[in-house]
Amino acid sequence: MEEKANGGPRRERRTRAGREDDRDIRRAILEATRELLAERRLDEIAVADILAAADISRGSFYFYFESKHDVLAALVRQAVDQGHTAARPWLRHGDEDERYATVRHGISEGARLWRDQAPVLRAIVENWRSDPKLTELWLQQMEGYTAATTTRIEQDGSGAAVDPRALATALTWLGERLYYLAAIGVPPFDDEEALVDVLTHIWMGSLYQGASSDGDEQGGRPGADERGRP
Amino acid sequence: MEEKANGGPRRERRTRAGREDDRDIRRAILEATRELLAERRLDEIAVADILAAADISRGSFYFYFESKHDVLAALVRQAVDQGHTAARPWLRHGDEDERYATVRHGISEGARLWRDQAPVLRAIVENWRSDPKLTELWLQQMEGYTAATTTRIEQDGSGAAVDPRALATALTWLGERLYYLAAIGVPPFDDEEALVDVLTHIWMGSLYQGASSDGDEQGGRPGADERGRP
DNA sequence: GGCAGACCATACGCTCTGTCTAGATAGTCT
DNA sequence: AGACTATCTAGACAGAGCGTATGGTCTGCC
Repeated sequence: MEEKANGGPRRERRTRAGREDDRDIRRAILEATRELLAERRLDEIAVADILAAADISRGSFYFYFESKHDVLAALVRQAVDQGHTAARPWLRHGDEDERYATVRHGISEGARLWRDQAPVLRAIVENWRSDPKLTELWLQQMEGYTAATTTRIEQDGSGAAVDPRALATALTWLGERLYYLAAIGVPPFDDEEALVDVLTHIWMGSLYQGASSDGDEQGGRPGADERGRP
Repeated sequence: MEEKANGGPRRERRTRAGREDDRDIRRAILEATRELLAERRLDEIAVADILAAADISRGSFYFYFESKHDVLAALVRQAVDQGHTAARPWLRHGDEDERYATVRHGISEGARLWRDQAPVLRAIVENWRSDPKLTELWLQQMEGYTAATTTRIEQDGSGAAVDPRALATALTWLGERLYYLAAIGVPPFDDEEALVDVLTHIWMGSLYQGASSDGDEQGGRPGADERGRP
């Protein structure tokens, strides 16, 4: 409906003037999908809905994207790029307080990214298993965080009792899950501070022996190789 | 299968004799679906596939179940019942070694349940968000574990630095995620021992400050044999 | 014999997907 | 100007899948 049925084809809707806005339609699709994702789940959105929201034709849609999932993939790439993923300085050498602050900061950054990009991230978490490309995309994304965390764990020799890589993978996916639960409003993580508190606590507890807040933990334990792990 | 196209209606396929096997068809549906889930994802299974596998008609299917998701709900209930969920003695008072052993045991039990019921649990994890009833079912299931864990945390006053309930929720969902990753073969959790090691480490580290990593690798621990990694 | 219940086969209407055709429009080339 | 090309539109289409409905058939029981 809308200004659509005014008789003639609504031509000037999009100025086909310059070359630079050549991807106009592509962007309209992405934007419309993003907006729809803020209201419904991906499986509740039909391609026809996107068509209507972006005010384009079916042909155009399939010219730019292979499928609904393909659109989601593009949105996810946008989202994580924008959140300049590398913004994970993570752990750093330093005294106990500094490590705590650094870990907590990284976790808060994650929360911020999820707050800003909730609809898209929610969608990828719910759908990455239903499409090979999405599966690869999301696993790769998680792998990025895992690799960064692994490096850090190995560098300051924390959490030496278990395989650093396994620990890093676990912490990464823990984040994925809790941020997601927060995004869909499952208590107690609907409160962002509670979320950050717990995540930080678990990170600190599994990386260094001391828990989060009480300051009784000793510094550095650089040994870290008690089992002669490869 | 296959004895289907022998011409006449295959009557005696199921003895309609007694009253007790009245639910024969219902069970055939559940069993067929379970088998199909061992091979494909739920979204790749059409109702027609279940019909063929169970060798029943469309009408019968919808007599016993409302939908594919309804079947999954029944399967999930079966699965967790069978795994006598309550089998989570979890943490118990005791010295460091005993606590470690108890936690590890509970986690191993979880791994066993997931090993036995992998197809069904994989399916519910992948689909609980796409249906209100499944959402409630799974959240309730997680709530069960969370409640048990919360009680235990409060009882022995561990992990006092954060809200016990939030911590318990986080640990529960961490398990859900890691068991799931194991079930779909994501490394390093395709190795069950690595999975149990890390989960135990994180539980210990966040419940008690002395985590499982403090240098004293005394006997209580099975050593984890340091299998390297792929 | 006749009734009721369980089940079967099949068809139906609907929604959604992805492809395809034909036509309109705008900028470009000669 | 007129032809050309790329882009986009509208809409038809086939195919899959879902959930419902209809009519027939078998079995056991009164």
